[in-house]
Amino acid sequence: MSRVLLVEDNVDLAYGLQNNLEIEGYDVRVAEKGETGLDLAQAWDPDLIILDLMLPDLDGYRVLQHLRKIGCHTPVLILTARGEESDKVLGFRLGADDYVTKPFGVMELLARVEAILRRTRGSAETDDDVDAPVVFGDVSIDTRSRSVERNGIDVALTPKELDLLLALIRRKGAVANRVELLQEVWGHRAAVVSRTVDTHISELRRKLEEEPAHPRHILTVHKAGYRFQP
Amino acid sequence: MSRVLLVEDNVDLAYGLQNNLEIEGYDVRVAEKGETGLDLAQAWDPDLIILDLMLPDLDGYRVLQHLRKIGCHTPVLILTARGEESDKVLGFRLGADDYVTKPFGVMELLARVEAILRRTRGSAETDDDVDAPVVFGDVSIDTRSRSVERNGIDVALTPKELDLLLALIRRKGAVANRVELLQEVWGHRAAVVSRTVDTHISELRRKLEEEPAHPRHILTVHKAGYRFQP
DNA sequence: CTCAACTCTGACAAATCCCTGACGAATTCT
DNA sequence: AGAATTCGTCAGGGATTTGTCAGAGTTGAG
Repeated sequence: MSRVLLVEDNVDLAYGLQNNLEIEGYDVRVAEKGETGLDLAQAWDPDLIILDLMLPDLDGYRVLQHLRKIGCHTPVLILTARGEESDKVLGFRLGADDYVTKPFGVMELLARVEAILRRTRGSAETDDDVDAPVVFGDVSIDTRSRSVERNGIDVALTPKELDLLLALIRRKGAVANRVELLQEVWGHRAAVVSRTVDTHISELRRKLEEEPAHPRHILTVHKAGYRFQP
Repeated sequence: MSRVLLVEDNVDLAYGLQNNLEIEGYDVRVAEKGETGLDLAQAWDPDLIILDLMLPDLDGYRVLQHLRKIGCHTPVLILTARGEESDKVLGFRLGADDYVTKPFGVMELLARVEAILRRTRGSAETDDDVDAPVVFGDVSIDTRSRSVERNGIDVALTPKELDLLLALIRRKGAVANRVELLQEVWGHRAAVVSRTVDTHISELRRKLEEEPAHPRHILTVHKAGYRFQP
């Protein structure tokens, strides 16, 4: 089980991410300050560090810089509100492995975390289940390349559509209500007001279901949400 | 056993919820004021806080805000009469984990409580019994997917029908009178006037009983209510 | 800059569900 | 048995929820 150190001062965000990472089977610890992050990075020896740039004490860059200076080469995924190119360049130059700007969807972050860890571990581990192509009906999904085929023919899903589909699949038949989906895919912390989720569901059905009006896999559960059926 | 702190000044409502939560196997304590709620949140360290927004002393938001400020990250489910969008957004922004507007059915609340706790604990706990499909006669119910089968064939229950059925099943043989059921499933706090409950019972029998006119599982107890028999 | 792809939103239509009130059947009471 | 209460069932208007669409706003590539 991979260890993930999350250095993030916004406790709500940290809490949510920790949950989601743990659901994915990671061992997670949270540091709310740069200092404790540095300590844990050395003491706990995580496989990946998710690092917020905005920290109360140390700037995230400082943390990263210091880590590298003391010879710690744990992969780092930077998390930030800024999205400017210069920031990214600086981050990568300091040895960050990936760079995610807020607001982001949890699914995206999870995918990136997985990608980094896979890259890092090389082929040391059995990734059978993680990367096994998801198959249902006449559809197969390659999560590695984020490509989807139907009857062997490529189907072009937009990023949000794929994320939504994967979020549904991740639940394996359980009902996912709209708020949960918004949180997971969109990273929102808001109640549902618009037809955003529905619209994307509709699009998924149009692209993947034989009879979009009578879906066999992407099902509506009235008053509750949506449900995926393999 | 999970601990649930209920911060609610309406004693009738609080009492009813406490009962229902305890039936579900939670350890429940009630605070009737925001102050005592705050105290208990720290002293008792519950796994979940159900927080009414309307409190005699402190506004519920204040309570939540204060909790977060002092570093308490216990998940919070907000309970309120208001249903405006801005309220919801504010609640989520302050770090609420879910938001239920009155009037609500107890069943819904219980489901949400369970969802939050499962999410929180990650997969650390054995959820075997919680999600075990309920089976009686030739009917089986999968609460996760909210789907019902009879002799292996899908039966389409409407949301209210399923909720009502689950409410009956939850009582395991005890009689449930119409007022209780109305409260639990519908969230009404009114005496019975119409045939609402009866209609849904009738429909359940039609869909699930072999001989709807001579039910074996969904039984009438004359002058008292209904009773479920496995 | 222009264009195309992607997202989101709000409006409307469609589907689904729910409640009500009426009436007859069943049960209980006297 | 007859009266009074309670229960079962039905149908359709009305309420709620979901599906779909067109268009505006954004983003990123060329």
